[in-house]
Amino acid sequence: MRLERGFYARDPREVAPELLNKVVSTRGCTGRIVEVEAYGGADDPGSHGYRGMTPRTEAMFGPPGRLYVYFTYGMHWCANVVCGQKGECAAVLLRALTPMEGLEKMRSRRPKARRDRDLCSGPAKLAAALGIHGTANGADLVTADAGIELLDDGTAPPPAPGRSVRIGLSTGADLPWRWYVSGCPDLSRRG
DNA sequence: ACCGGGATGTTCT
DNA sequence: GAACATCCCGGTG
Repeated sequence: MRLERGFYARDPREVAPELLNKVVSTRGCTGRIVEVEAYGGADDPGSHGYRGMTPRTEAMFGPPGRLYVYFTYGMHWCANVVCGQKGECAAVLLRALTPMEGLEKMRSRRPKARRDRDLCSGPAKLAAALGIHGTANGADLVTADAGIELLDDGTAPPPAPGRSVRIGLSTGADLPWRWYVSGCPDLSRRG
């Protein structure tokens, strides 16, 4: 069943580990979430919203349960799940999925992926594989107004997820706000 | 396996 | 002008 608004309206560090093993679905393509990172709050210099709201980061300030999609390195889109209360800056970056359905479509969107485990093993990879780009910024996951939704298929989050610092940051690099399914072969890196 | 560098353009200083 | 929540390719061991 689809996740409700209240699931998202909490601290991203609480929501992030609970997103593990949930399912992302976009028009025929689905994948299980196996790696996430939490961002936001007044104490997080690694967050895009750390210095206040800008046109780019507006979606990250709520309402919760929507997507924050940003463009980076001149060519990649990455997708976040917005958390917390409206007016707060809080989100969880989706970093890796285990592909489940729609593999043919994912392969056609990511022709350079050698193996199926490479289709969604990174934040920009999974956004590409699922066909998520800038037009999905602000899309509501609760009403699925853009055909993108988050589902609980009955699989519980791992009781003891792996945890580490976040990947690719220069500021806020010491905060251990990355969670992942230990031993999963579909992670953005071994863990 | 690991490492280094190039691609590519938006955002903010 | 620099930084960037990344990815891919080609080198070497």
